[in-house]
Amino acid sequence: MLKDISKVKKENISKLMVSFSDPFRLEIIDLMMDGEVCVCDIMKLTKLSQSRISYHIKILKEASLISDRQEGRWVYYSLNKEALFLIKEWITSLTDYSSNKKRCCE
Amino acid sequence: MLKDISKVKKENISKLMVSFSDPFRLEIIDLMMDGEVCVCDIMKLTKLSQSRISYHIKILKEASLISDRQEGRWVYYSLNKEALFLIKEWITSLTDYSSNKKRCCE
DNA sequence: ATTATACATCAAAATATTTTGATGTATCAA
DNA sequence: TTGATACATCAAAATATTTTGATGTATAAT
Repeated sequence: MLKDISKVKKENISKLMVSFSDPFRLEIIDLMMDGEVCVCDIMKLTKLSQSRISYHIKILKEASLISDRQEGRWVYYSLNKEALFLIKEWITSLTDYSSNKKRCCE
Repeated sequence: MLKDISKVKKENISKLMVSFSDPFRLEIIDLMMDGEVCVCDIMKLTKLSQSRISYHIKILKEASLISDRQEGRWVYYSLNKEALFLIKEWITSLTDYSSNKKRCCE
């Protein structure tokens, strides 16, 4: 059975998972592991074009996987630990089932 | 920095995440929370067509998110806990960073 | 004021994923 | 051995996502 948190946040989970599903977004996420980065950092480190990075950043933001903080001309992005925690909880709820074997179509 | 397990299994993580990224696959995964299901179960419970289910099952299998067990004409699918554990470990490694604020482009 | 920088947004094109319906294969029951 | 069931696979069509290059906006430096 789904835990409460998972039930309520099903759509969020889906969005979060989509946001994790692109290899370039995973790269960007990797860059955020040591803290904040700005788009210019990501450009230097990944060789992706600016608009391409902005696009992926947008997906990550809309899934609330990352947060942003503006400082002058720069926008710093960082991982949103709450979202990561939510995913972990959801995954945990998946592993809670009791591996009972069933007869088909019962 | 990425933990060892994550570094080695980066491609796997990506595939796992892709397999999580479709709402119908999430539905199918949900059905597996209480144990094994066969395609006919999934058909009844989701109203998806048979080939459509087979397609999604294939994606899940190729990501090694689920395992299968044949018994006569039926194939039973169930969640692969190891894969789920791997994802959890990876997510955990993401939350291990120390939120240090950086000057841009340093 | 003008120009440069950092980033967002947009529409069109490129590409990838998903769905559909038909067909194939293996198992089982009559 | 014929027919039915359970599922896989395939190619074409439908749909969704991603990339590109151009343009827009805000901030800041000159």
